[in-house]
Amino acid sequence: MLSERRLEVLRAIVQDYVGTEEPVGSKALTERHRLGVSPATVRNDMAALEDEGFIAQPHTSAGRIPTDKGYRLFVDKLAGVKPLSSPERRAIQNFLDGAVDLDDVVGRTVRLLAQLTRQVAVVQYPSLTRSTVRHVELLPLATARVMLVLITDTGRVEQRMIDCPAPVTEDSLADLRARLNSRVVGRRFADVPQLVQDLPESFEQEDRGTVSIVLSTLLETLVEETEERLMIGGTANLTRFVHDFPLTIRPVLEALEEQVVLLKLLGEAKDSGMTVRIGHENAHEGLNATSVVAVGYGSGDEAVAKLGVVGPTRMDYPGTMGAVRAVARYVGQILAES
Amino acid sequence: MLSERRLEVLRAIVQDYVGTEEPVGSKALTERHRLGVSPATVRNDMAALEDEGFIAQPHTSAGRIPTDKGYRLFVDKLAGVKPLSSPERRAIQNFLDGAVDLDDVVGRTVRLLAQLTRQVAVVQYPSLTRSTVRHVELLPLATARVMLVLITDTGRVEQRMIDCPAPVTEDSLADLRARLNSRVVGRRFADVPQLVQDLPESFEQEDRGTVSIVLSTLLETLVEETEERLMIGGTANLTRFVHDFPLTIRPVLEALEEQVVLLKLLGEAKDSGMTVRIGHENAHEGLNATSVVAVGYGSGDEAVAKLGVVGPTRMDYPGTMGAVRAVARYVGQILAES
DNA sequence: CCTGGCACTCACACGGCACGAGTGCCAGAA
DNA sequence: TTCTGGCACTCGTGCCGTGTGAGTGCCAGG
Repeated sequence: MLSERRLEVLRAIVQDYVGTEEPVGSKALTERHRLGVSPATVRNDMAALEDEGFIAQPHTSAGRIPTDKGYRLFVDKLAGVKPLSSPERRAIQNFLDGAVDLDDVVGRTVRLLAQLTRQVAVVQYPSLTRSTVRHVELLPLATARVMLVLITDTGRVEQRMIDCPAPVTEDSLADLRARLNSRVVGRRFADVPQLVQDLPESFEQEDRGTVSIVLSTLLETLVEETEERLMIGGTANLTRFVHDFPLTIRPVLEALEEQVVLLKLLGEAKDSGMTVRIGHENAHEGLNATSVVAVGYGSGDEAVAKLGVVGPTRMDYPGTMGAVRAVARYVGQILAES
Repeated sequence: MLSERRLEVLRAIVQDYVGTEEPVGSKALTERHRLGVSPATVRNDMAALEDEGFIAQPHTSAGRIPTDKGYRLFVDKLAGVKPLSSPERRAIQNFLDGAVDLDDVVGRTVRLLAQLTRQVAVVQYPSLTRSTVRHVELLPLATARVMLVLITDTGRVEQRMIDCPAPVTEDSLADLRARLNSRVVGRRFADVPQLVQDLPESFEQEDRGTVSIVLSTLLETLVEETEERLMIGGTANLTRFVHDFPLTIRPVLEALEEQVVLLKLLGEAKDSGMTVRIGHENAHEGLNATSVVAVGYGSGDEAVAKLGVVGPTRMDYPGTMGAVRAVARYVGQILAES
């Protein structure tokens, strides 16, 4: 087990390295922190920390830098979550309050998070797996062409074109619309298939073709919409580290463009509480030099989606975690209000 | 006026520089191109081209690189548009044919363009300024709450919540919907305000409040939707030039995140035909080291939006222009079909 | 268990140097 | 008039040797 002082040394190393971006040596440590011991003692502690794998030297005769394992210990045991200042909190609230619709909320959130953390922000759209149907609309566009519009309780709207096998009358469409809505409005997506299963049978023979194609399109849309979307921002912040890892930046940009990768990344985060994945803890290779701080958010107590930031492993964890948590909270409030 | 051969020399310089990414000297030129003259002669030509400002030396005793002015001449007079190979054309068609809705079309287009040109792709959503109303739907959500859904002929759907001053019945709403649609369906956005101006008067006193708030929301939506949206992709391709201008990459990323900047950028492009803006021809400072190749696209002969790529001034103009033109054409076809 | 001292390592910055690609100019040939 | 070969010159780049300093590990003594 590591002694109290050694943990203190590790904390000091992490803090200094995050600040200066340079390997930190024993002398500098004793000067910048009141450790109460001499550089020689610190050296011994550092040697021990290195044996345990918490810190490493880039090369002999250089200072130490924390390893992924070191950051892990720092995050778990040594660092708290740094709360935002109240001007910052006010700024968040003001900025988010101006949003007019869901797209705008997500867009503003992503910009806000990128600006606060000076890193790349990722915000998942509120998930539809747990959401419910608010309304289904059927619009006749031509004699045998119908548009299906699905409106969810999270304010999202999706539309699909449908080519019907036979001409449909305005009346029969209104009939279908009414019956369909009476069954599915207020229900969860997952329950819809069951609820509409026997619907075609109650229609005249001639309309059944249309009814079933409408239903299958609806179910398809529900499934597709369960697949999540997300928005990212602040990629320009990556250039802050271009001198560090000019070559590492490419796989990160590539990973960020792959929605699938990002969704998996957020999906790996715990459903409740904040998740920090450091360096190689990330499954995706391109992100082995980055850390991901993610947290769920939602209008109620249930998380409907996740948001977070992606940055270099050498990041200000307490500050980043504070910003992520605060933003998640405010977004939840905004969603609850609308 | 520049002689034929000097133009040929400029063309050779541009081609070699684009290929090798290194300043090109007189000797290398005569070796790689059949100019039929000696290096000394080429040197004289180069001196003349430099006097005219078409090429420059990064420093004494180095080869020449084209200036913005040189690229401009190259694009205007020396370079054609390189048509794509037929496998490439097939690949484009196959890839775009799989799209399910407008978002998907734009998303696929952006990925396609980024991949073909290996640069950053920008695609504007089909504009609504010239588009027409396909349908307006009004859905009662609660006694005094209505959702307005606007469907355009480009397949776009927008929705707005409306809180009515008084409870509305299903019947009066259906009435409003019918009368509204009979006036605006098939009409251009710009004409809508006039067409609905006198609509409130024809309703009962008690419904007028609702009617006018619905109308004003509709008009508001039309205006908002006239403001364009866009999608970008392929930012990872920027890292291909990181050794060239590691510092220049940041303002580019920043500019790319500013939708406003990009929209202005595309807006500056001519409405018909392809536009190439080279280096300092771009108004935005951050893009002074990049060129923009943009072209309008649309379902008919009229351009409804623009798309293009952003890359370093040293780019393969004929190839890029070919790809941009081809993609625009196919997207136009896809839009016309749906 | 802590501390001061000491020898050792090694990245990095600096200066000198040779190399070579590339240029401009000029006199003579076509 | 235009092209060509020759020649001197420039200057960025890579290489090498050297000195410096930050940082380390180890050890003997408090």
